Parts: sequence; C-alpha cells; structure tokens
Amino acid sequence: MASFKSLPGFRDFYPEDLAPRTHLFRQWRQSAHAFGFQEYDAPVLESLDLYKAKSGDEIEGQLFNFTDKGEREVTLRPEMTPTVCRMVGAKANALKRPIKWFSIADLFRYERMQKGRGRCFAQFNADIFGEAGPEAEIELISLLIQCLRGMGLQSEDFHVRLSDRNLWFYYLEARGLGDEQVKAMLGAIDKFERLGEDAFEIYTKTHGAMSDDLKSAVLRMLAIKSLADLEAVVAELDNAQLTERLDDWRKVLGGLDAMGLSDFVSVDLGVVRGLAYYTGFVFEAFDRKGDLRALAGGGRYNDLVKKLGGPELPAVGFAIGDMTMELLLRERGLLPDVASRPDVYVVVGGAEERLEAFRDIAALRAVGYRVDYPMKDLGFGKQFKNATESGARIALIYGGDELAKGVVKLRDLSQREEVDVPREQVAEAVRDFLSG
RNA sequence: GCGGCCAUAGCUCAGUUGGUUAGAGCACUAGAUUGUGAUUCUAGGGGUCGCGGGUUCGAAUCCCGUUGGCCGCCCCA
Repeated sequence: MASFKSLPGFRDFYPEDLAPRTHLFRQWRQSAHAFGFQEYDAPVLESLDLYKAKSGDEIEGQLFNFTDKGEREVTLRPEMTPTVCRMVGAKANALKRPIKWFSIADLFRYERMQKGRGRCFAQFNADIFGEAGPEAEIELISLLIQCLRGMGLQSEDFHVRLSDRNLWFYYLEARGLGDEQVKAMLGAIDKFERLGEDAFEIYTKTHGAMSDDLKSAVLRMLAIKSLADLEAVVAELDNAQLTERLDDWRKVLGGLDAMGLSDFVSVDLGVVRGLAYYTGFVFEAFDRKGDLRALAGGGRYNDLVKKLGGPELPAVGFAIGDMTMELLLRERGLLPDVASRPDVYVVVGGAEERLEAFRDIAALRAVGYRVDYPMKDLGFGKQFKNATESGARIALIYGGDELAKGVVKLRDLSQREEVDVPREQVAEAVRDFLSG
C-alpha cells in the first residue's frame, strides 16, 4: 500500500484530472490574447511582508508561510495581485499604458478543505494598470464575460453583479456617516444577502443603533436592480458627487451594452467584497442556478500599487478560480473530452517489421502526427484491440506480406476497411485520411 | 478555530448476534487466439480491513484515541 499521499488539501492531477484543467487554461489564455492582454508569471514564493503590507498582520493565519534557511520570512503566494503590483510598480515608468496583463497561476492558502476550495488552486488573473476611467472596467468585465462564455456558458447560466464602493461612500457620507462608520456599514452590507437585517449588528455593535431613516436608505440602495432605479435614487438626493458618479455608471453599462453584453450584467449594490482595498467599482460573477461559490471577483484598486512601494497607478483587476469553474462546467456537461489520443496506431508483424515501421513512425512524428505503437511483439488481434482502445482513427499495418510487396495497409478503425498504400506514400495517405 | 457524517483491493461496495485462510463486480496483466479490434471463457497480480491502543479464547465487526476525506460554520484576498 502506498505510504505517501499528497498533503491535506492538495490535489494530484492524474491525466483524466488534468485534462479539464488544461481545457480551462487554454480557453482563458485564448480569451485574454483576444483582448490584447499579455501573459506574465512570477515566483511562487514571496516575502511575507508583501501580504502583511496589503492585508494586515491577521492574514498570516491563512498563509503557507515559514522561515527559510536565510532567516527570511516567506510565504507561498495566496493571491496574485500583490505580486503583479510589485512587478508593475518596479517598472511603471517604462511600461506603455494601458498595461493589460494576465496570468494563470497556482495559489496557496492554509485553509480547511471545502467544496470548491482547497489549499492549492489555480486562478486566472487579469489586470489593467494606468487607466483611471471606466473604460478599464468595460474592458475587464467584458473579458471576464468572454472567459466564461468561451467555456460554453450563456447568460442563463451566469451573470456579473456590478456594484460600486464609491457610490456607497458618497451615499452614506451624505447621510452624515464618518469613514469608520461607512466601512462598518459596508461590512454589514457584504453579509446582508446571507443574514438579512441581522447583518446590521456588525454596524450597530460599534456605532450604535441605526435610525429608521438610515436603515431604509440602505435597504433602498440594496433594492436597486437597474440603472434606471439608480438614477431615480440619485435624482432625489441632488448630490454633486453621486450625480457625477452616475456618469461613470452610464459609461460602464453603456459600453457593455454596446458590446452586446447587457444580459450578462446585473446592477446589484449588495456586492461590496471582503477586504477593503477596493476603491470603486467591484463585481462578482455567479452561477444563476445552484449555490456555488462566486466564480470570479474583482474591482478597482487605485491605491494598492503605491501602498506596495510603487508610484501612483490606478488599477482594475479580477480573478477566476479553477475549482468552482470546473464544478459548474461539470454540472452543466460542458467539459469536453480532451484526452490525448494518437492519430495513428501502428501494428507490426514482428521484430524485422518493427524496424521498418520505425522509419515511418519517426517520419510521421517529425511532421506532427501523433503516432503510437506496441512496445512488445503482440498478436495481431491484441494489437487491433490496443489500436481501438487508443482512440486512434487509423491503424497502419506493417506485416511481412505487405512489406514484401512494398506497401503497408492503412485501416480505417471505425469503418473497418483497409487499403494498401505504397511505402513512400504513407505520409500523404495519412494526411489525406485525417483531413478528409 | 468549531460542528456533522464517513474510512474494507486502483474504483464501487458486500462481509450475518464478534468465529477459523476477508469476498464480488469493474479495472489491470496474461492465456484461449502465430494476420484483424468493443463479445465470451479461464487464470493471475493487487489488502498488515486508515493508524494506535483497549475489551475478548478470538476483532474488519464492540469501546477510546488519532489521522485523513466529504459537507457545513468562521473566513474568503
């Protein structure tokens, strides 16, 4: 019995497990390239301080961190954003704007296993740096939608809930709430969907009871479902900041509408996202049915590059996780069979024929065909069985009779028909068959 | 960090009130089959029954602990 296993929360990827993941990565990469994003990567191990600087000391409890042999406090990266901010910050003056970058990376969090959550998972990350206007949001949200549509998901399957922390700040400040009060209220709003009005205890616990007026104002915002609803609420208030902010909303929603993506976007101010480094629009993608975790999340974080030691640099980004994504696609039957299979399976009569076959096998492989053959001398029956099970469409038969005549047999494994092909025309015959 | 359920072959699972050498199907390997593949038949490999302790003449079975898994809570960058 195997005495070594993978560590708790980590997954082995046997070929049948790796295939779906490869499919996700390929689709994501294709979408990102279609949008003009460039791929980057970075070390898996980072300085612990990078994350403490971003998220505070409490974060350490959820990290895979340790002290290395040089007495450095290090950690496996739990997210990509600080890394990309560090990289962009270091070269910000030399990079052409806007900076549109993406990565597909393994991330590590020291947490309890749960459905759609493990200690090592992969994320697709996309970020735009150097563009402060809502055009960056349009580009990123449309990329997010494309990343999910590329998997075969439609607007009936998922939607992107769009919200705005600035709107909440302006709205609550206009009602006399201070900075700390607003943050506490955003914490409550984040929990509102699950807890209902009990969520307001997060606010009342430290800032005292809410007036009926304040509570109904918050509930009014949470009830907003469309740009028209939002415009109506703002119109009543006659507040310059809110009115100005509404223009950004019109740009984002108008741009996405012009791209034909309205059906994928919901206005929903109940999304504010956990840690408070987001500075404007925030958004999350969800399965419309089911009760899976968020498929993706992101938003604007204009202060983070500077906070991590770089220059002032506005930024928007989002991430899609592989585990929830794969659960959803599996549920919907959208994981294609992408097992690696040969184009050609070679059947050989014996030791001499094997050497003859090797010549053609090498030539076919050199021009890119996937070719497999049995390593041991087997009876023809067994070889044909192997050929079928390999998934190859054709078998090439190198028997003594054929080689004596200067031909090989090309067998169509699904039709069970074969033709003789002169040795020197094998490559052409294979090409014609597979392209025909 | 907390709680619920679970643990027998690679997988899915049987295993009687505790009883002698722990089984089946699937999968894998080989043979029947020395030139034609999805059927069939036969054989084989593979288990310290998650691990440790206890009760007992005797434990896969009962008790305790522990590790791991699944699910949920906290958290979710």
